[in-house]
Amino acid sequence: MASGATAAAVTRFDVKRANIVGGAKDVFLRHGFERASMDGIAAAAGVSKMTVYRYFRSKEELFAGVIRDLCERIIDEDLERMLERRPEEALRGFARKMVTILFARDTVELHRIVIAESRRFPALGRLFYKSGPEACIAMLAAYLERHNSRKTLNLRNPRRTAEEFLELLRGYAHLRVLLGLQKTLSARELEENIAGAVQHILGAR
Amino acid sequence: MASGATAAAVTRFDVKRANIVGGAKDVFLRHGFERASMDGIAAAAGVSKMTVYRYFRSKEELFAGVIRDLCERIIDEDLERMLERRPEEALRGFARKMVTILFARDTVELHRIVIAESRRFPALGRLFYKSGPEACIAMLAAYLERHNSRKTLNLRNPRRTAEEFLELLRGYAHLRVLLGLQKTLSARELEENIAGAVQHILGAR
DNA sequence: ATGCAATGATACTGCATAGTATCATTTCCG
DNA sequence: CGGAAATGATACTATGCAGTATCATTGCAT
Repeated sequence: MASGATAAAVTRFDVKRANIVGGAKDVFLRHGFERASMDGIAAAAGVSKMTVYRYFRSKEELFAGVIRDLCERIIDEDLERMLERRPEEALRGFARKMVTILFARDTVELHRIVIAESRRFPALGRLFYKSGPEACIAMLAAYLERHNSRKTLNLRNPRRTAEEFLELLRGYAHLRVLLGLQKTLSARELEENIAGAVQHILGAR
Repeated sequence: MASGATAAAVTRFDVKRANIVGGAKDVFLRHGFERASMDGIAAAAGVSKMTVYRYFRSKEELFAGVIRDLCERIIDEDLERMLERRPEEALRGFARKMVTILFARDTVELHRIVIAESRRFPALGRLFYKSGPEACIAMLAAYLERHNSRKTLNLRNPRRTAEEFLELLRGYAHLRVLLGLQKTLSARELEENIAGAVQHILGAR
């Protein structure tokens, strides 16, 4: 009674389910969707294969669960709090956190896999975009619109500006990482990407 | 003697090879790397499977051939010629052609597949980046540097600006297409992407 | 024509894996 | 402690595909 009692009554079901998703996450991110075997996932989760299928109807549905879980963990309130400051500082902080997220190993791998599979499973592509990129864009766009109302900023199309900002944060370095030409962002690239994106919004030159 | 005599003596070998690459291209782009079968490719090329293996040691090597072929066809002199004008016009023309290329069906599919496989086959990722994106960046960077020398432009880091320009041309729409949320770029997005990228370089507001 | 090199047809060898079925075993609740 | 529900272990079905081997056939050059 003292050990497992958090807010919403964590049942055994929830725990097992989380274990399975956790194991699946590791295996999917390491091997990709196709090459991840359900046997391997069961082993990684410390669970029998039958149990996996009792919790998830199919491999695809299991992967959808992994996507949801990863996106939830990544885009947290911490990120939102970054925007509770004055424009320049807020944008810099938000940018720095976003770049870190974008270039994290798991994030990159998730991008890679979802892009690969979204052709056969369009639902996965939509789910990922909605829970990941779209959530970030919306967060930033809301911030920009807020400042537009207060006349702190004056942007024609805040939503589009938000996209451009995030786009500049990724930069070609993100493609290079996706393609395996580099493993992560160099410190220099990181600063350049942040500076470039912030300048793009604040209009400096 | 009258039929097949072009410049560099096109041998039967070259023709057959081109056929195979052509068939492979269709099948790879339609099914992805893993799900494309060598039997299917042989059939699409109108050739026996053994012949495919006589021309290419493995599936991977065949796919590398397809990448090379596609990139060569896509990045042509036509694109280079776009840049032989005055800055604004040149950039607009270049941008329009680039966007068209970036969002073409084959290009998108190639991105998808190479991103997917570059984890297992890093050489493919490097080959693609070098023959595709890198070639475009280099072309544009050279142009910007030329104008920097002539004082027609004054950019701190032309190479980086070239990347940013191309990055803005892609925009999040490219990710949405890769993820299957939309099939192509709307006319409005197309114009916005071009305008945004050109403004980013020319510094207008 | 003739002989050699390239090609076709086809079957075969491994291998790997999604999903199911079956039955023994554990776990937890009252 | 007893019994139902969840889980484990394991074998099985069905499928698909890369790459190889073999031999018949074609096409081209001399």
